Amino acid sequence: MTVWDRPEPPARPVPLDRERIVAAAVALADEGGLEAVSLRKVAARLDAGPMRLYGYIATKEELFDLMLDEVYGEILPEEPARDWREALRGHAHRTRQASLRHQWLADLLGGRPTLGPNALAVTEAMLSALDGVADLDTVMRAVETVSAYLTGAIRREIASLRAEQATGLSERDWQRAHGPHVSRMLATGRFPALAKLVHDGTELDPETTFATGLEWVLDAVAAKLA
Amino acid sequence: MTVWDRPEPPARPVPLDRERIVAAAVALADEGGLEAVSLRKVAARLDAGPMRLYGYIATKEELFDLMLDEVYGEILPEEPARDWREALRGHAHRTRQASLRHQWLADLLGGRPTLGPNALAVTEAMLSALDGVADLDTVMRAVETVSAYLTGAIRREIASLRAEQATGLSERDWQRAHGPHVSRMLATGRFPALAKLVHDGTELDPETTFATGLEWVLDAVAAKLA
DNA sequence: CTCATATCGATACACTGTATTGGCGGATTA
DNA sequence: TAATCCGCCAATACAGTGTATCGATATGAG
Repeated sequence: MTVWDRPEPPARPVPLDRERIVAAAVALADEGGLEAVSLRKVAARLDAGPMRLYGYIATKEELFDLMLDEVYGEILPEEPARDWREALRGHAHRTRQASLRHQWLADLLGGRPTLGPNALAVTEAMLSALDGVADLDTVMRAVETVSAYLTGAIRREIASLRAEQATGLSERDWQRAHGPHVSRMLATGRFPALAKLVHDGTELDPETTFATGLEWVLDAVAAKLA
Repeated sequence: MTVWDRPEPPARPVPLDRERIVAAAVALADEGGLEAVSLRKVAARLDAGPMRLYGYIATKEELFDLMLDEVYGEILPEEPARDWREALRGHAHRTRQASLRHQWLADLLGGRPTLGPNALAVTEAMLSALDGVADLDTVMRAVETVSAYLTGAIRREIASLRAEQATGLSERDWQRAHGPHVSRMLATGRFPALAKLVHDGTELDPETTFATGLEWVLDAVAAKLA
């Protein structure tokens, strides 16, 4: 046995904490999606055994909660908004941007009540921007309605973005698998309105689609706040 | 060896087809959520080995797609709507009802582009109700905006419903685990608007919350279609 | 009746989240 | 200082997952 194949010493790893664990998990998810996050892989990134993590985390779901709240930190407004509308609009666009950076966010958004400190701070920012504009119930409805639109729109956008990426990697697989299926369906004549839309509809840019829908919803909110 | 412990003959199972497989999977998911759906358990319900399913299904994800489209069958309108507004409203409420019956639907809705026959038919119904009301782009935006609200609102409602159910089973676990955490957060004074809402806000009935937000969005759509 | 073929399902594999337990280090006490 | 004990950490273990592989079996042809 020479020095070369002598095993390295256990490499006494840096002491762990939640932040480092969450950061590793986020990095993993950014690279390979949520399903690439396994406790074993997270631990491996930190030169630790899998069970080590259970000193800081009770369950994998809790790790997901922490990841989500971590990203809510990126969504916090840097400065207070001028008015309620800009607050809601800003929140929406920041959330969308974060979801484009961390596509796995679409899988988590709205999936469970989020009570982390950053999520609370984000909600607080919206609520305070609406404070006094209307009664409490209306304010709450406004926030919830906008959030619902947000969540849904982002989810759909990420979903089709993924479909594109997947088919980009193996385009003709998709063409052969689903393309003809859908085309055949449309050709049956059972879906005339849909066929017309696919045939004549213009491809819409996702960002303006999102923004347009958002403004519609904001208009609706404005009408109710008045 | 007596007749009693003689193993039963292989029980030659009924021949499989996609419908039976999907039905078994849906039943499983209704009982225990999406995570209770494993190919082994689905196969067991049909007196088959796990690999038997691969003759009818390429992958587990495909099974989920089929389950989703199966439920879209419950969402199809029974008769054509009188006008576009009723079409969209009806679609929304039917989707919500289906999600209450099959809570796992919340995990799938909007998660991937849905191209099954029932989903296409549902979309067709909405589009045809809007046909001629405005130009194609606007119609598409209307459908997408309402769908986005739908998806998000249902997701949130099911999420909090699950939280309630989970805490119902072990109430003081939740009280001890998260209750004080949130209370402490609010007590820090860093979230005044949030605290006021929690303190003074009235508990809103989910159904009317959903309906109210929906009407807001429909109002917005109406304003743009005009 | 024999043989070829093709289909089906049992076995196998790599991987998951987590419970259990054995061993090791450091702190505490005689 | 020496010995003991306690607490923590991680290796092993387990039950389960989705799916690839491949051998047996059943079917059809000659």
